[in-house]
Amino acid sequence: MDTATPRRTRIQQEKRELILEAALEVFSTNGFRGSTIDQIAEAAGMSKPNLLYYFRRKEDIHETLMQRLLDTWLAPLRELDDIGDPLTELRSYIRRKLEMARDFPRESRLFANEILQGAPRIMPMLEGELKTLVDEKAAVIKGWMRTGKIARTDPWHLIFSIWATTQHYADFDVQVRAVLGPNRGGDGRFEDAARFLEQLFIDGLKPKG
Amino acid sequence: MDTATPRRTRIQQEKRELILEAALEVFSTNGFRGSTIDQIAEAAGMSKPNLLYYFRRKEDIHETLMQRLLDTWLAPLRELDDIGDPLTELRSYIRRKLEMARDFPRESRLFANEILQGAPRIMPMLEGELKTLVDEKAAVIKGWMRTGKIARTDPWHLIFSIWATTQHYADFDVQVRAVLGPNRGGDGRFEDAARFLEQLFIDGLKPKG
DNA sequence: CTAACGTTTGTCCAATCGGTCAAAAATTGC
DNA sequence: GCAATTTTTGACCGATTGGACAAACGTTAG
Repeated sequence: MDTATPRRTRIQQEKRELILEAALEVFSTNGFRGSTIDQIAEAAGMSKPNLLYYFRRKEDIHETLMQRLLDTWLAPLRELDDIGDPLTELRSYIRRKLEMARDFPRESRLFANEILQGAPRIMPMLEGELKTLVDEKAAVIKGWMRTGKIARTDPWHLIFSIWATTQHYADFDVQVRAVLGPNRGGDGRFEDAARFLEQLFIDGLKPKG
Repeated sequence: MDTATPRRTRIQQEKRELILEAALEVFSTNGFRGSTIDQIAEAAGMSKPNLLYYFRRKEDIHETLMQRLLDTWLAPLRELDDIGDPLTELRSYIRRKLEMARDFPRESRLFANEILQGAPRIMPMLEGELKTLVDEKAAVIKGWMRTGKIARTDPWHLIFSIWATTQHYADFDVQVRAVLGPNRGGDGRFEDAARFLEQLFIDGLKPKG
């Protein structure tokens, strides 16, 4: 197998990074079909043919971006571990996911765009790698419930709701800011969200009586 | 003002409905820029010039669709009322929103697409009508908290989290189904979600000690 | 200096896009 | 039945798109 990418010169490394950064910006705000190679080239400060010298096709850029995204995107869930205290573990997971929504909103939107369109390019990964990971972590959570450490619920839907609530602050950012208005929609909105989500999930998941 | 639309013949009424239905299908799965007039025309079973006889520009279709969407989309929140029992009111709201995600997933995706792209066409409505409505309902919820009927939290973020969790089952449907697998990802997934969300929000919002 | 290699760009192309237009076809009013 | 009106369509247009290509430019090793 030659899945190892033979990247040659240092210039190529740098230029490819530059293109990927520009493409992330453009793709995440316009979607795949809504973005043009010219836009990406301009954002990267180079001509279109020059860009196509580093990535032969528009799809190649998107594919590279998506592969790279998925690794970092699932990292927080991978870290969810059986070792620590359940409520602490869940709290850290929620906080990490919310930090990602705050620090990497473009990645979140890129992912959301792909899923919205029916996930044509990453469907196998959803049914494979992602499902396996979620099933595994759902089992961990189920274990916590069995020992009475947290209240009983559906672990899968619990994970969905954590995804939904945290990513909402990246994907629906304009709506959140518009509704909160100039005062509460400022930089503090993520801390407010963190406080709220902690109360919702952690208090809500404490074992009953 | 002539905001009243002077629709003439019955044929025009029907054909416009046909086009809007087709456009909803196409727009919601491909986004605005990702959709072509030809696609919509074919889905509506007519030729492109014929479609353009009823809607002069592609944007007109999208605009009409969006206006119509916003009315029905906010209806559940408008129904949230000060009269009934707070927890019952919230439970109904969550259930209605989840039913909309189940019964009108295309509308949800159309809206999500618009917001993801930065809400270029409905920004005024977000800052105006929507913000006003949410502020109003947040005040209602705050009243419930003041009288100790439900636990104290941030009403705005509570509303966001209800939106996020319910719409997730429409917007991220492919991911939900992929992760749940063939067994649990079937028709029953909305009932499972309803049970989970009720527990999360209602139990979590019961007044403490 | 020069040959070899990596990089950049101007030019071009075929396909697709949103939209026009005039003329044909269907419908309607009388 | 006939004229007026509405509806439908084939042909077409300019703009934009993703991408190809060869020539030019830059860099480096000998």
